[in-house]
Amino acid sequence: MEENKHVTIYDIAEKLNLATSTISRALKDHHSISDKTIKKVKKAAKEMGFVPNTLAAGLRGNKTKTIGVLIPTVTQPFLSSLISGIEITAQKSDYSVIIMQSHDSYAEEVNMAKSLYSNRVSGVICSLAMETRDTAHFEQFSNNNIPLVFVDRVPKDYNTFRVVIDNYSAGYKATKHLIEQGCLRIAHLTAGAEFGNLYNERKRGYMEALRDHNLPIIEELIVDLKSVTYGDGVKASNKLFDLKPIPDGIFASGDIIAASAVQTAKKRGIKVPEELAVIGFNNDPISEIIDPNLSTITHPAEKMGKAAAEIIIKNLKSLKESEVQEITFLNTEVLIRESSDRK
Amino acid sequence: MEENKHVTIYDIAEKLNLATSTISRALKDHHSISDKTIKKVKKAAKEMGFVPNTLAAGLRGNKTKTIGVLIPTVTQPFLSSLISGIEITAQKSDYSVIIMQSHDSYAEEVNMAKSLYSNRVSGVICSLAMETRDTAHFEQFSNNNIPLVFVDRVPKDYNTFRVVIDNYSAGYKATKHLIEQGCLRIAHLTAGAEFGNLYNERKRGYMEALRDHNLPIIEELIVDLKSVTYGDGVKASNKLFDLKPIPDGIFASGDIIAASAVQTAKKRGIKVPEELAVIGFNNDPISEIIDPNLSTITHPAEKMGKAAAEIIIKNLKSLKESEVQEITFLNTEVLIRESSDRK
DNA sequence: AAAAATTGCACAACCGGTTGTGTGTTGTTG
DNA sequence: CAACAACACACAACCGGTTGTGCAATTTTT
Repeated sequence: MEENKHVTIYDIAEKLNLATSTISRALKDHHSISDKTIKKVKKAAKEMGFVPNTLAAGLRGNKTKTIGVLIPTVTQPFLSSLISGIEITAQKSDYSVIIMQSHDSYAEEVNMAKSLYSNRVSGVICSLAMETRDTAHFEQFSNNNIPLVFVDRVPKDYNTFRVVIDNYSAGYKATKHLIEQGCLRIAHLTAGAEFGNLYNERKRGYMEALRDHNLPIIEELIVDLKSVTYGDGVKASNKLFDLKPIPDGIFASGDIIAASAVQTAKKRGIKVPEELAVIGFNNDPISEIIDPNLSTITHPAEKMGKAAAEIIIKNLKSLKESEVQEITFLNTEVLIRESSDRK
Repeated sequence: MEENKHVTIYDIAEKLNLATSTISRALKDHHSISDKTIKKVKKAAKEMGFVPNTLAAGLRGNKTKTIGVLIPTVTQPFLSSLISGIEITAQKSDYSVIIMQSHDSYAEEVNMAKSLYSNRVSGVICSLAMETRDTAHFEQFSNNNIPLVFVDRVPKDYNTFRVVIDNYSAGYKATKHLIEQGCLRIAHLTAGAEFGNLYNERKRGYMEALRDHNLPIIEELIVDLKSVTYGDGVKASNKLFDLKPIPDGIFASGDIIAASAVQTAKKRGIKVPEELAVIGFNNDPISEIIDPNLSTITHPAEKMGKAAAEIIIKNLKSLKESEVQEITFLNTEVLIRESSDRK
């Protein structure tokens, strides 16, 4: 097994008796190079197995055609769909995507932000870690004119691009739907809502909907989970079902939690949706699989990814310095399935 | 908003009246630099907000401390757990991970392999796209001494590192378990098993187990899905349940498919596990959520990721040219839950 | 105290594309 | 046919760390 050296434009230049600058320009169809030379160069490049060295180009131009994605984890359906959207759009413009997971840890997020900066990504798309309270580690991007887009879990007080849904109105819609199904004692399962984030907004929508329909807000019906896991969902659900009377509706801030509520209810002989109507959030794959199917709020993950990537690419092309930082709102819808449908 | 230039070692050198080489060495605790200078340099670097430019280092050294991961998708639980494992191990040795998705397309896989090579990744971990039949696009790595590890979906005839489970014996174990539960008419749901891949191996294990227990292999009980999706699973399941008599056991080559079988059976009034015992594969999160819980074969995704990353890192450190290419086998276990447990 | 070894740092080439500038050749215009 | 524009390509600096080599200063050895 011979150890081939990487083929460079120098090799091509030598073979064709041309300057490296000519090779470089020919490969990108520069107008100052004749068609004949362009063809000759491209042919030789292909034959010799030339693959451009991204590092060299990036170093010189201080840009890498790479979008850095910094998210809590790739395992959540919402986030992997987000990635999908980012990738689809990135690929169209010939950008690479580098993905890093913070695992919801602030310390890791700080590290990976540094790593992305160190890798001179052209832009950054981020959904904040659960733990994150301050955003100083993102200033290195803003300060160096690297476009930064926050998605879904966005900071409140940071002046940059954001792509979000209206969590308040989504929470309102979900709760209103349960009220329309005749629920009077509606519980809310949430996670980390004490911090000013998207869960907090959904909870606000929930409470406002209750108020608008003259229903009381009952503290013991609002359970704030430690983590968005099935196990914690089961615990919280059991807590609710130990109450007397039990709630007749649950709005869960995630489908995994909603699924745990449905399954726990079934185990305890509580009929869904007759005795208990349940609606989740996100439209995760599981919502279509469990029995009964889960009503939910659609969360346009892929669209959000596309939108975020478009913002990055657009702002790289035309770097209008003082452009107004914008917030992009995407739509959500109530998806009524079996778990909340009382006809 | 002032446009800070990136801080470089030249800036530090100028400020401290030292050579750039001294800065570079001081930052990595080179023995030829005095402790006093090292401290001084590190302090200045921190104050000035120095972040090394990975591209420059990579260009010079022709190595990037980056592991490229090329997989069909990040949305499958098995694959996102694989990524998790890779990341955990990579991070310990200060490697970055760049993830690319082939979406099971051969053309995309070829492109992304090129892109990884172009980015001069230090090593590559790959699980092949469904469509892929030849592996010529991976030779650029082998030829340039870039360690390459295939995981799970590995090529048969390519001499490089592999991390796999024994799919044959896993299929055998799963089927044997159903036989031990008293099943006599065991169906098998698989996907793309006509190609010499892991599904094929599982199927082989299934057939061998039947043979060993003197059960007939019935062609109509083996259904080969087009894709590993819930929808296709429902279709295949209905096909099985239209038979007379219906099967009394199903070994599905994936939990999504097994879940579809369970749910479809319930809808048609078939009792699981009494009339129909079901066992899946992978131990996906869904297997613990659906009712009844799904028996399954554990698939040590995270361990496989860790093992793959370790192989890369080990081989980067000590590049013994002619080392024997190895296959790493990891263990699987039959996980008996409700869907196949007839006591 | 002279010779040898060690320490601490500077110099400069290097990695491989990119791009502003310069030069010679061909084509166009009055 | 002179004057000028357009064309096709070459030259060389540049991006920012890395590393082999060289040299002076200091310490150790004999």
